[in-house]
Amino acid sequence: MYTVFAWEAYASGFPGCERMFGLFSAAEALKARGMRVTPQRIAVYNVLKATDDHPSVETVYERVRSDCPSISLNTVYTTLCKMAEIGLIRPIDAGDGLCRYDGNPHPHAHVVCTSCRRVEDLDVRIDLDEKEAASRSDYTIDDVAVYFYGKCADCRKLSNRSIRSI
Amino acid sequence: MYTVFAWEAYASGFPGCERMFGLFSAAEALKARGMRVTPQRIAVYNVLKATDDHPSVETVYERVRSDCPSISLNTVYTTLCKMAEIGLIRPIDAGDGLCRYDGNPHPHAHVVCTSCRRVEDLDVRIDLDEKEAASRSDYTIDDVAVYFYGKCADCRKLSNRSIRSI
DNA sequence: CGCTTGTGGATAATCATTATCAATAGGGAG
DNA sequence: CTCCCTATTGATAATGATTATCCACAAGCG
Repeated sequence: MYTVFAWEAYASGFPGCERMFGLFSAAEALKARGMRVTPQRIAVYNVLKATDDHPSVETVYERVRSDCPSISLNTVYTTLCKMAEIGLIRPIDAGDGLCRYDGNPHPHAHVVCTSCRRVEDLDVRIDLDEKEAASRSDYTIDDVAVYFYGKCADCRKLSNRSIRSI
Repeated sequence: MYTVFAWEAYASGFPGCERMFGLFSAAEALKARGMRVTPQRIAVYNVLKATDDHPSVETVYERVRSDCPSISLNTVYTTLCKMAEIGLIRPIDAGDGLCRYDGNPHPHAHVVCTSCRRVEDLDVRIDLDEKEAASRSDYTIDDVAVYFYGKCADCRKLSNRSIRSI
């Protein structure tokens, strides 16, 4: 049973619990999978860990270049892809055709603004029974994603303003 | 409150209830939005309605050419995009970089095979409180999507076979 | 029937992502 | 500590899904 609720608050209230949730350090997780620990990978990982927005590959690339100016976009792509494969980070789809990532790999809901495509974590209780899902579908369930779609406060203000200005 | 459960079974057991669920005929929905009703649009819509898989744009294109041989891929793209905009159909992301669509626009869960990327409807109860989501996020919530990820029975068989054959 | 305007289709352009491949560097063996 | 093997990096090119352009056409109105 996945309970998608208050995870970030819970984790931040219990420093040191990362291991409980499978959040090993990046270096540790890479080594455990036989992958090399390189400065590029650490830098990419740090970019994701340092923010709670959900940057696209291109955005990660721009940010990581301050730490690692010679890194290539290709390396950012492959690094993010591999880290997502081993569960260190989580791929996010905001419906804008870009590949985004979340530094928090634990299942949790997201809310996507359908105007500006910003993505935020959503602290809402949702009970998802993966056993029921598996029994009804003949799939083995490994993961779940929940997306809410709507308008953020900023975009609501903008649309109100444009209506008024007519 | 969205309750994502047994919707297809419910709807199929009550023929004629489409209007209850906002499922007007394609022609009706297009007209209501001031969009023209063309043979191409009807043909594209019928392709989606005739299947319970979740075809990509390219797949819709291949199938619709039996009804409408001269249709262009561009028209399929724009038609699907506009129909999704007005809520006639639902865009689906299977994580393979393709744009897929579901002829059933009502919120319901999906399960995605991470090997072959097939997508199936999932008949599982999930209670999602969009009011709670809105109150916690300062977003107005219009829609929700739930994806389970795992392996389908066919891909499990294939991976077992390949392990045995080593 | 004729007019207006949204739409379709052919083509080209865009752009995110992936492939290629030689040079480089991680990290275990000795 | 050094060497060596091999995964990784980065420059470049290629791929391929999606989007833009633009003219001809036809839907829908009177």
